[in-house]
Amino acid sequence: MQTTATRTESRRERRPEDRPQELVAAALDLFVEKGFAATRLDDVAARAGVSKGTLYLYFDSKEALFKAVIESAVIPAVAQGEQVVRDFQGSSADLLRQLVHGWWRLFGGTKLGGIPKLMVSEARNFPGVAQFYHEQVIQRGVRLFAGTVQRGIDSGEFRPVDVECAVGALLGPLMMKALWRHSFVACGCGISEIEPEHFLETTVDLFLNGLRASR
Amino acid sequence: MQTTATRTESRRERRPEDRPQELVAAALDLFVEKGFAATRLDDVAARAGVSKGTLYLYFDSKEALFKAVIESAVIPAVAQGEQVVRDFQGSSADLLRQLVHGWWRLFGGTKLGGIPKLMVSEARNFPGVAQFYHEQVIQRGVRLFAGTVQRGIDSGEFRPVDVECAVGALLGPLMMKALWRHSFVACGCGISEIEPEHFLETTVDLFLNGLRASR
Amino acid sequence: MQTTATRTESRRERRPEDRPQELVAAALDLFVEKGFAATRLDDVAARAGVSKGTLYLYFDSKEALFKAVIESAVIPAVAQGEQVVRDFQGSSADLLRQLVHGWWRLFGGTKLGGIPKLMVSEARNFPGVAQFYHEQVIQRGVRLFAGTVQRGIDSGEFRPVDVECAVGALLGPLMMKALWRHSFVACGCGISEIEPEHFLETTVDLFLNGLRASR
Amino acid sequence: MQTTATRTESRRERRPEDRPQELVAAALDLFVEKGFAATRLDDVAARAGVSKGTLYLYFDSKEALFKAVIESAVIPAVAQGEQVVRDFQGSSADLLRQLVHGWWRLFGGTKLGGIPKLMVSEARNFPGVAQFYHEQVIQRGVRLFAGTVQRGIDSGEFRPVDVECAVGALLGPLMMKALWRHSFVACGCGISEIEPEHFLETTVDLFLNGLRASR
DNA sequence: AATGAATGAGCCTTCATTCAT
DNA sequence: GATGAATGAAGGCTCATTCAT
Repeated sequence: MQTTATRTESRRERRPEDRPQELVAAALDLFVEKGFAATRLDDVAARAGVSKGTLYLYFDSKEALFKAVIESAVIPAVAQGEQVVRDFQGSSADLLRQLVHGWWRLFGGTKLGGIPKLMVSEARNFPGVAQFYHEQVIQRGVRLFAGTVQRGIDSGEFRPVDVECAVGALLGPLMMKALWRHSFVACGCGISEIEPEHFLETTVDLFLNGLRASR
Repeated sequence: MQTTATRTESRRERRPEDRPQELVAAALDLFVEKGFAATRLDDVAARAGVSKGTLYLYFDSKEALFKAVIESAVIPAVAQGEQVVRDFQGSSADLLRQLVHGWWRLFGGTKLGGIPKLMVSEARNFPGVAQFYHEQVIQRGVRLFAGTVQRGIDSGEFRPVDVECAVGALLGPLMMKALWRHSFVACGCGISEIEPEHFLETTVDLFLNGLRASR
Repeated sequence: MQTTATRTESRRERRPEDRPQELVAAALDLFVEKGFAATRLDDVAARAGVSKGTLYLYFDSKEALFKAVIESAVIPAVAQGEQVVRDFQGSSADLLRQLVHGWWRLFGGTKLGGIPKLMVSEARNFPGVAQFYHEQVIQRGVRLFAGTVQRGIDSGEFRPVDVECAVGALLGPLMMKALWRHSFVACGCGISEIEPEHFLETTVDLFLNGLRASR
Repeated sequence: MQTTATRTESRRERRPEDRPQELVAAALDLFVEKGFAATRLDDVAARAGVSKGTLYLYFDSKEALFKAVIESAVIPAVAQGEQVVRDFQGSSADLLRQLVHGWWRLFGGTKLGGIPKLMVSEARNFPGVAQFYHEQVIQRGVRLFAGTVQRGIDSGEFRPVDVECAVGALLGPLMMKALWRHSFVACGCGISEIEPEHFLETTVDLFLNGLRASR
């Protein structure tokens, strides 16, 4: 309906072949907004512009839909990050900057940015999905940043620190920024939200400054 | 704490008038574990050792119980932090360290540490409670840290930075640590969790190093 | 509390010996207002100024209270009517008038006037009580009027009619008047209710005129 | 009536789109029998041959079902009465007779005759519905009879009386007859019920005799 | 006698899931 | 493939009833 505007004048009413994606997109919105349990499949179907029964043509159950939401949204993003790292030539500091801003541009700042909130909220209810997400997204993401930090240490660009902790210290603010947008900001609190790019920039600066080989 | 051991040591007799607190404690556990919508009041009652109807002697509705959980758990913690700041004499860096570790000891590391996860998950479903939490906890907490950073800048101990961003960069990792414990860690992922005190120590170090007046 | 004002200066706080009557009075009010099923015993107890538990000192169950309400309120009224008939000396028309107005003064126009509505509403749920009421109130009441009509026919004062039907034709309006007051009038409809005494007077007139030996 | 025998004679196939009417009919039966509060929606659904959830496809709540019961059953009846009056040519007495017997045939003597009992019982619990019923049924019904009586007075057929009171005196017995059938008669009391047509005939006779311009 | 906290069965209502069309 | 009516299990909440004090 309000989707991709490829309607031309032909009466191809709606391409049925990307029904699943439309459903997943609708489900993502609602799961992020209300949580898994409080989201009704009627609403998901309505938002995707289909009937409730249609949903079951593509997904076996509400839980299967949940898995699809998490899995579909997330795999390309990490891969892209890994590509960036592979291709990058330059200082580790610049790579970190690029990763942070890229993350925001491609993930945190888009509607996919709701996924971390969703996973944090539902991890304990869906350990299997959490396992998947942890392995395919979190660990791979952490490895990206950890590798970069380690590279900087090895090259003498950064002073030696506990890499895992350092990555936590950098990713924490990023994640919270995404979580915040989909919780307090979205509900009308935190009106005076800090502008994201500015916040990320300052955070990375602070982080890099903290890492700089002292003296 | 101060009421449990009374009435001889036998605990067969019905514990009397702190029912509300027991119910709130049980509800906190389950809300954090499953989320608001997925928590059954039967389970809350069972965990508190009472029947379902008893719950309604003390709380008008599931939502009222939710509010009580948030409100009751949180007010003393912030006040205590403010007390620490008022009484503190020493460097801003030391005060920040003390705030961070105090936060973990009194809040993040206890079962109260589940509240941030709960609030992030449910903020959009309970804007009123989110409002309350934002004003009474987040803003006051941020003010605590912001005041301390500002103090350090004014005294020349820290270099000038955007204070709000800096506070976000410090609190982000703390919050994520708490969130993580009650999501991925609690569901069996992230087994190799970083030891909290070590993580906090490293994070603060990094942060303070980043703030240090350069040169 | 707001009851009979015999408190003198002695600290006889409330005479407990007429607790049952207070409870029955409170129950009558609420049963008439809301019906049996929709009346809560908490409300009955509260209106009587006692706790809910106290109610069970006097009545075994909600149903027992219902029976007590019906039985207690009704026995004296019929007896009084029978007394009037026994003592009366005069025309049958005058006796009918007197019965009608007496009924209104002692029953229909008082709070007892709610009982017919209550019995009509609940007869099918409480066949035993309905049986009792039918025998002890309705049949005896009908007999009172029927005897009087018959007496008038026998004496030539009235023309011969089907006595049972005639009694129905006279009592119908009376009962409806009572029912109405406790249904539509009580809920704000039927604001322009006809003044009762006037209505009864006109009804009896019409009835007696209808009975008058034609010619 | 006109829809049951369709779809061949097999009734195994699910009857389709007059579900609402079937539900309303079932609800009328049970509301009249037990009262609103004591009627379980499970029973309503079972009597209509559907599951509990189905009920909520057609009615938002138990209260909405109640409103539908009252409103649906009642509108045609009054209209029909008004039609009779408009078309009638003859004496006012005959018109009254016709109205009374028509009322019984089309309303009081059918299952719709339970509605007055239901409304009397529940008026105070549903003031909005009572308002509606009062305006759309009672007032219009009263107007029908009042107009007829007035017509008789104007033409000299009846003696002058307070018209409103007279109407009350005539409708009272009719209403009570209907109420009675659905309360005491239905519960096994009042076994020796007077035959309705005979009772109505006698009542109208008495009434008309009472109205007759004396001498 | 009186209380009121506690209980648990029961009812209204919701919603994931199914299935005939 | 698509629909939407139908289902029934489950959960929030109420309230008659009990019982320790």
